[in-house]
Amino acid sequence: MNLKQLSALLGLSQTTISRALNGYPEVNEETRQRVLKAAQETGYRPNRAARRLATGKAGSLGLVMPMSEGQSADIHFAEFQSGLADECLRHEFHFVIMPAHPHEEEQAIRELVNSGSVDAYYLAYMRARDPRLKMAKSLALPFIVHGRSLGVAEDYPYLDVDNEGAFRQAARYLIDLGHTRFALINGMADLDFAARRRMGLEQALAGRGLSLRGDFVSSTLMTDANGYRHMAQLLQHPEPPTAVLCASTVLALGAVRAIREAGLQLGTDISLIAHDDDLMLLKPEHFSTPLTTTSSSLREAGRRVAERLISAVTDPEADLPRRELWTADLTVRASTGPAPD
Amino acid sequence: MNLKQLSALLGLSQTTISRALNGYPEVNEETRQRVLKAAQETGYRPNRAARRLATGKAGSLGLVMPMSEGQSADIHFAEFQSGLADECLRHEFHFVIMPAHPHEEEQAIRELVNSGSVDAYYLAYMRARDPRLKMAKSLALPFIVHGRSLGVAEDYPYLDVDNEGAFRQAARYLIDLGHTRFALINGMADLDFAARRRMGLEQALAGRGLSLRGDFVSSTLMTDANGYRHMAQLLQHPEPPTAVLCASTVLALGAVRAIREAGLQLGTDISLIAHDDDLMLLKPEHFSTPLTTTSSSLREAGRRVAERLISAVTDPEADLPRRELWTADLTVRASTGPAPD
DNA sequence: TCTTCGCCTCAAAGCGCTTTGAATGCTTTC
DNA sequence: GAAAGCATTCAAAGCGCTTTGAGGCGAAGA
Repeated sequence: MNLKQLSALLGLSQTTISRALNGYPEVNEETRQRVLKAAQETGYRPNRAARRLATGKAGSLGLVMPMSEGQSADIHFAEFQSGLADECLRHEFHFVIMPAHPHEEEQAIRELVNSGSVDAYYLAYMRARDPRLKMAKSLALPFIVHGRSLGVAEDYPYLDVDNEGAFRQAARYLIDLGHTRFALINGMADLDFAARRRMGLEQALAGRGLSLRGDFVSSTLMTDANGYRHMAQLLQHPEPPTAVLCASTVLALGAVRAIREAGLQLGTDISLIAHDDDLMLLKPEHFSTPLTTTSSSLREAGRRVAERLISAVTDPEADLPRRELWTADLTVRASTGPAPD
Repeated sequence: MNLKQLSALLGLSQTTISRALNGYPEVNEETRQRVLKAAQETGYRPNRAARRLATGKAGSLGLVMPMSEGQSADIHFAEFQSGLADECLRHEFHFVIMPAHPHEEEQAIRELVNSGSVDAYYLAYMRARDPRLKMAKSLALPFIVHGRSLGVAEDYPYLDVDNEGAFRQAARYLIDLGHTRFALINGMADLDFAARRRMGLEQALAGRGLSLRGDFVSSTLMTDANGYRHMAQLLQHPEPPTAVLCASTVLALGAVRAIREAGLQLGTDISLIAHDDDLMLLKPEHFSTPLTTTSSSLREAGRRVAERLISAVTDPEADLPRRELWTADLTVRASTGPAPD
C-alpha cells in the first residue's frame, strides 16, 4: 500500500493525503479524518526511503559500532545503546548501526553520512588526537561526541563524564585513609577516558608527594577475566598495592575474585574503588563486599546523546549547550578502609 | 557529491557512471577506471535512500529491540547483536534497530517492514503462541525467528537451541549423581526458551519418578541481582534443593554469591548447572568454582541469523535449511558433585 | 454584477539513483 | 557497397514521497 494506491482508493490527490497525514492546517478536518481512518485500516506507512529522498530527513540516528576483538559485545556499549533506544522510541526514530573495523572508522563515518541513511550520528570510544573529529566537522551532519579527545581543541559538541575529577577524588579519599601504594586497572590505554582516569589518579598522588609505579598500571579490555588476571599479578608483587582503582565494575568483578582467592579481605587488607557505569547487570552494592565507587549512568548518557541529536535534527535553531561535563561522585561502601600498617 | 555532479565533472552520463561503479560489463575498461578514480577522489557514495527507492534493496537488516524494563540493556541481546554486526560488516550491510515497547512489537514490525528501510529482519524473545509469527508470515519480507514459539506449527524459518534437550541432559546428569531436590532459576516465564528449559527439566525428573516443586521454580529477568535473591530464598527453605539449574551464567553469578554467603560449598553441599551463552563478559571457567554448563554461543547464533538473512536477500533462490536446531552440550566442571546425604 | 478573498484541493516538479530501450560510431560480413 | 553485428554511451522513465505554485469554488465586499 503506497500513497498512490491510497489516493486512488480515497479519490483524493496524493498531496491532500500527504498533508492530512502530516498535520498540515490547510486540509478540511472531515477529509483529514477520512484519510486517517483509511490509513489506519490499510496499514499504510510512508516509505522512509522516499520520504528521506524528498525531505532530506530520515528519522534516524547513526552510530558506528567498533568491532575490535572482544570489544564488540561490550556491555558498556549495550548499556549506552539502551538509553539511546529509549529516547529514540519516544521520538519515533530508528537508529542505524554500521559495524566497522577499528581504524577504519573514518571511512565508516563518511559512508554513513554520505549514504544519507541518517540525520545525525555520534562518535564514541574516542582516542587522543582522534582524527574522526576533523572528519566529522568537515561533514554537514549534526553529531555529538561521547567522550572527548585529548590534544584537540574542545570546539566540538560533546557529552563527557569528568573522569579525571572522579579518579582524583577517589584517590584523594584513599590517600586520606593512609594508602600510599596505588594500582590502577584501567581500560585500553589509547582510549581517552582511560588516559584521563590515569591522569586524575596521578594528579592526586603528585599533590601529596606520591607517585604511581608503572608496573602497577594495566590497560586492558574491560572484562572479568582481565580484572582477575591483573589483580592476581599485582598480588604477586613483594610489596603489593593496598589501594586499587578499577575502571569498571566488570574489571572489579574479576579483581575481587583474585583478592578473595589470595585470602585477603576487601576493605581491610586491600581497598578498591571502581568506576560504576550503573550497569543493569552488575550493581556495586550487590558485591559480596559492596564496592566504593565513582558513578555515572551510561544509560542516562545514551539517552541524553539521543535527545541532543534528535533536537539538533528536528529543531536546528535550538541553541543547545554544546559541551556537557557530568560529574561522577564518590559513593563510599565497604570495599575501602584505612591502609593496613 | 552526487551522481549528477559526478557525471558533470566527468562529462559522462549518469547511466555510464552508475554502471561503471556497479560492475556492469558493457562499459569500457578505461572509462571504468576513470570513474572509479574520480569516485575515490571525490569521496562519492551513492545515496542509500535513492538506491533503495530505485532497486527496492536497502542493504540493511532490521530488528525490533524489545524495551521492557531492564531487559533493554540485556547482555544476551548485546552478545547476539555483536555476532550479527560481524556478519553485516562482511557484507556491507547496515542494521536498523527499532526500539519498541513490549506487546507493541507487532506494530513495530509492520512499521519496520512497510517503511521500506530494511530488506529482511529477525524476531527474538519469542513467547508461546506468538502473534508476531502470523504477522511476519503475512508480510512479504524475508525473516528468521531466533527461537521458536510453543503452540504454533513450525512452518516458519528459525534458528534455535535445543533448550529442552540441554536441560534434560543436565538434569539427568544430576539425577545420576543422586540428587532428588531440584530448583530452577529461570528466565521470564512467558519466553519460549524458558518454558522449554523447564520442560526439559521436568521430563528428566518425571522419567525417574521425581517431580519439581512449584516453589522451587522462579522466573525472572536474568540479572545478577535476581539470581542472588532467588537463590537466597531457596536456601531459606527447611529442606533446600541440592541441585540448581540456572538459565544463564548471569543468574548463576548472583546465585553463587548467595551460596557462598550461606557458607555452603559449591559442588559439594549444592550442585549448580547454568546455561552458558558464551558471553564475552562472563566465562563459566572463571568462576571461583568453575561452573558446569550447557552451552551454545549467542554470538555465533547472531552471525548465523545474519548470514541466512543476507543470503535470503541477495540470493532469493538459495534454498537454505529453514529450520536449524543447535544442540547445547553439557560441559562438566567443578560446580557439580554427588548429592550430599 | 463583478471582484476579492479564504478555503480546500490538485497537478507537477524534484529528491538521487537504477534500468530500459534507443542511438552512435565502428568493424565485420556477404 | 549495403546490411548486420558489436561495443559504448546516453536520454528518459520511474521508484514513493513532499512541496510549490496554481486552480476551483463559494462567500463576502464593492
